[in-house]
Amino acid sequence: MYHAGVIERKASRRSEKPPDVETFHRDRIELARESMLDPDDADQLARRFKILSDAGRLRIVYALLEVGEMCVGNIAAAVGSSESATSHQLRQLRDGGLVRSRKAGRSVNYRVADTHVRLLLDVAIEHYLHEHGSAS
Amino acid sequence: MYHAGVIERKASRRSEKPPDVETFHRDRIELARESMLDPDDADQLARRFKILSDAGRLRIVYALLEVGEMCVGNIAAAVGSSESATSHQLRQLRDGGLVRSRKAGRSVNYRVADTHVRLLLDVAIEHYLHEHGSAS
DNA sequence: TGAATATCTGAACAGATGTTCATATATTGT
DNA sequence: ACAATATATGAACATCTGTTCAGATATTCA
Repeated sequence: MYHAGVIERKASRRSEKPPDVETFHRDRIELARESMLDPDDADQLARRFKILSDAGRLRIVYALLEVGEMCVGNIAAAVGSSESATSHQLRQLRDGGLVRSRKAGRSVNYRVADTHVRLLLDVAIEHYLHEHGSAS
Repeated sequence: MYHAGVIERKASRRSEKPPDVETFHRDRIELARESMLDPDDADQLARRFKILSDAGRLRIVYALLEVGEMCVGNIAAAVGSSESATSHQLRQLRDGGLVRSRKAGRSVNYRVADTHVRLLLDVAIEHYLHEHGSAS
């Protein structure tokens, strides 16, 4: 299961003790485990990212970032999708806390929830751009 | 299709011209469309977020951020998953440019690709924390 | 109240996703 | 070359996702 990694640390000279290599690997695994994101937090965080993992929803968020506030019909027209599909996606965005809604007459206006959303997208785009030019 | 939004701008008094309201909405939609993320870029960006939208992969990335570099077996042990599943997930992370690999003997060591990844996760966590306490 | 408008909702369907299992490939030591 | 180790791969499977479609709810206007 455990095997040699980057550091080629040799086992101790005394043959009675278990080899240091294994201890070393156990230690790294322990270190990783201690600071590990616990499953619940990992799920919560993953859920946030999942909401942004759809091109249609990203386009909705971008449209809202630009215009500020729009009703469902306009958002649908702007991104070029059906009003029903747009409504479904807006619900996910709202449940995920990425956008907020406000009723105005018979329409419902949506806006981006806070500045963290724009920041998150900016960082993601920057990472994406920097990836284009460096090789593994 | 287009309907009244936040601003309750009334139509012009002259009945021969089309109402301003519709023009207004057409303008917002145009504005949103012009700055719109084009479908290809939206797909690329969505793909990045999709890679981070799984709790298991997030835990892998966190383990690597802490330890720096680990081989597949150790990563699997740290996150508590099978080596096969971990290998599958590492491939996605690598294809997405989030981690890089380096062969060392018969094992393969993985590390986080660049500092943008940590930044992205930090921003996401901050957003997640700030969401806990504000209502819609 | 009735018609028109705007949005929401749920079921159903096709397509994508993550895991498991068996097996393949590659590397090291004997 | 052979056995052991470390990782990668592909098929199969169950589960999740996003869209469409039909219909429900809510609001405005006449």
